[in-house]
Order: sequence, then structure tokens, then C-alpha cells
Amino acid sequence: MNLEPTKRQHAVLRMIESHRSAGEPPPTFREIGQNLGIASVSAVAKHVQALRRKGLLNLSDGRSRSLDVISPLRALQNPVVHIALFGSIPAGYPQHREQEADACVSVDIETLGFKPTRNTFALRVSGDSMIGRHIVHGDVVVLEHGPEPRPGDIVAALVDGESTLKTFVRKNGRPFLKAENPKYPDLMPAEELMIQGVFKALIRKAKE
Amino acid sequence: MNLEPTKRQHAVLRMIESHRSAGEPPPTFREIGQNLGIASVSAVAKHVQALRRKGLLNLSDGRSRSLDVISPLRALQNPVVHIALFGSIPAGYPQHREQEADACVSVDIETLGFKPTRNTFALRVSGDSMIGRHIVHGDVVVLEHGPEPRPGDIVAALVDGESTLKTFVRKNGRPFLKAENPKYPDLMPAEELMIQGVFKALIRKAKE
DNA sequence: GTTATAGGTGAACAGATGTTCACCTATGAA
DNA sequence: TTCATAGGTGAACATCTGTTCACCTATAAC
Repeated sequence: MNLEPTKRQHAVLRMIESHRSAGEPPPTFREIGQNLGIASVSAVAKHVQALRRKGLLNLSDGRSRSLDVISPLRALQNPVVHIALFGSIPAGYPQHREQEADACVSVDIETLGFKPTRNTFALRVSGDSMIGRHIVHGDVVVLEHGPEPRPGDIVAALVDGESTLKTFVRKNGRPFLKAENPKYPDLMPAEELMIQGVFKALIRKAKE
Repeated sequence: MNLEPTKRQHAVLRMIESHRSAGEPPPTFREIGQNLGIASVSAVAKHVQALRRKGLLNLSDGRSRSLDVISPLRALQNPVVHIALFGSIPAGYPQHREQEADACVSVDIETLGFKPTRNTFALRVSGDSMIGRHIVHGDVVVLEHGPEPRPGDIVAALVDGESTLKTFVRKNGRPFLKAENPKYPDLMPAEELMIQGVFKALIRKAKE
């Protein structure tokens, strides 16, 4: 038996996949038919049957909207979380500010390395002040508000009304923030600055 | 009217959210009841009603399994894609090798910067040979097989049976690969090497 | 021709699912 | 006390949804 889907069957697969990817509930047979211009439910049912035989589609019976594309990756997938991305955080802390978010970053928790809370947020990096820690202009950094930074941690702090990345260090027992770029050698006393979050992860896209 | 959910209502919200995050279809009223130890469907319906009144939950009527947690982020969310992550690619190209994937990286396409194809894959970076381009040990890089690399592009190539990151350059009209680390100054002729993919994105988690 | 397969229409049916109603308990405010 | 609200049980009901059957067309294989 041929295990490759036909064109029409492939269209059904793609429709189900796109629903999943968009975060919508899986379509019903009738919704699939409507989308593909098929008037009869049983025609859709036949496509589904064929795809199940070919091992490409799952359908738990007795449950509505349970169509699920089978892929080797599916078994490896982890829960995906959605994090608010800000250009900058004008003042204070990022909690309960989701409504002011510029965009949304969605990543699975395994790749992210931790399970985010309400205190997790993301910033777009501007400038190369953290080049020494291999964080460059345009990167998106994920931060967590709350935990006490340890020496060496990268933190976001409010400097001159802007969220800025610095390294948290201690000198003579007192906390300071420093940029990781020889062009900005100054140390700033950390007590006077509001630390908005501690660096947890980074995402970068290639230029263009 | 108080717009905050009660404990019990919050439990309902969390259950719906966890289904979504895990990539499962939204639960039915009866499934919610089962999960929370509620025997009566109408009790669940009351919680859903209350959450809708408070603007925390959406329910398109006439459709089953259409519960959807309302969040300011929801409107900003982009489609999420799932990419196979390999430790290394022993030989050849990464297409149709999903069944050999070590893990799965899930990210939204906006953060990723492009819409992946069947030729998209991810590698875990080993060593600091690309430190000059600010890619460090442990990073996950997303690559695309297929497109012709342009000078300056970062590529994965098969060197001594291992997938390795290099910069693609031209010298006297001929293509070479070079590491971005003063410790490895050698240029390798690119013709002899199999280029597995071109760098498209990067994800890094903080140490520990 | 015959046969098999993909694709489709239309209808009837059983079970899943959301809605609604009557009724109960507990808690706190007026 | 009385009243409102949160939480719950149980059942009846309408509609959504998957299943199944009879029947049709087109295409390729034999």
C-alpha cells in the first residue's frame, strides 16, 4: 500500500496542521469540508480514514475535535509558553503589563530552560553594550523579575528611563553594574538603580 | 463587580491554559468537571459563565471545545512551528530525518524571522569556534538546507564526520570556510565539504 | 469490458457536548 | 433574619459531531 498522501489528503493534513499551529482547536469534519469545498461529511471521513491507514493522522474516537497530525516530532514536543516582549519598560516592574506588550515571543519551556512565571518578560536589545557576553544589537532577551542577581548575572536595569542590560558584580562587598564593552568602562552603583530582571535566555535571528 | 476570578474559577482557567500549552484540544465542560472533581456539568457551566462575565474566557457558541483563555498576549501571538534538533548529522542532509531527532524546538515564526520548511533543522553548538560571531558553546542554532550561502553567511558543514559551524567566504573567486576563532585560523576549501545548511536563528539559555 | 481506488453527494443515526432548569448548601453582607 | 453570591447535584434537551450506508463519477490497471 502506498503510504504517501494524495493531493487532496495532503490538503486535509495541512488544514489540520495550520489550525494547530495557530493555536486554534482542531477542525471538525464539517469545518474541513467547508474549508476545502466538500459538501459531504462522509467524503471528509474517507480522507481521514485513508490518512489514518497511512499512519499520518490520529483520531481518538468518542471525542470531538480530536484530529491530530502524527509526526515523529510530536512525541518530542514540550509545552509552549507565551512571553510579552517590550521595547523598553518605562518605569517600575514588568508584572501585569501584558496589555502594553509590543509583541509576543512563543517558545517551548525545554528550549527556554525554565518555566516562566507572571514575572517573566522579554526585551529587544539595543546597542552593543553586552558584546563581551556575546549579546548583540537586535537580540531578544528573556528575563525574570524577582530573583536576587548573583555576581556575574546579566540583568536589565532602568538607567536614565531606559531598560538597559548590564552585568551584576560585587566590589568591596558592594553591588555594581557594568557594561560588557570596553567603550563603556564605567561601574554604576547598583543600589540606586532599579533592577527589572535577570537574564534567562536569548533568541537571535539572522540579519535580513 | 469584582473582575478577579475566585480560586475555583482560577483552577478552571489553569486547566484550559494547560491544555492549550500542551497542544491538546481545549477540554469539554465534562472533562473540566472530571479533572476538578465536579460531578455536574452545570456547575462547570456556571464557572465558565462567571469567567466570561469577568472578561477572562472566550466561548464561541454553537461550537464544541471552543473555550479560550483571553489574554492581551493572545492577540499578538504568531503561529508556532516545531523544528527537529540534532546533536549532529552524521552524513548527508537533514531532510526526512525527523525520526532521528534528539529533541524538538518550538518557536513562533515571527521570533524565528522566517517560515521554516521541511529543510529546516536545528543543531546544538559544541565548542567556541564561532565565538567571533557571538555564537557560544551550548547554543542552539536553526539552519536551513538549500539556499546557496552568500559570503559572510554562517553555515553548517560536515567536517570529519561532524556537523560544524563555519563562516562562508570567497577568496580569489573560490569559496572557503573559516572558523571565527583566532585559535583556528585555517581556511578550508568549501568545494570538498558538504554544506548542510545556512544559519537562520539562534537560541541560548542562561547557564544553570 | 471488469475491477479497484480516489473523490464526491445526501441522508439517517448515535453519541458527544453546551444549555437550561429546579433544587440544595455554605458564607458573608445588610 | 433576609438576601446575594459562590459552589454544587441531577436531569432533560437541542445541537454539534463522528459514523455509516447507498449511490454516483472519473481514472487507471488488468
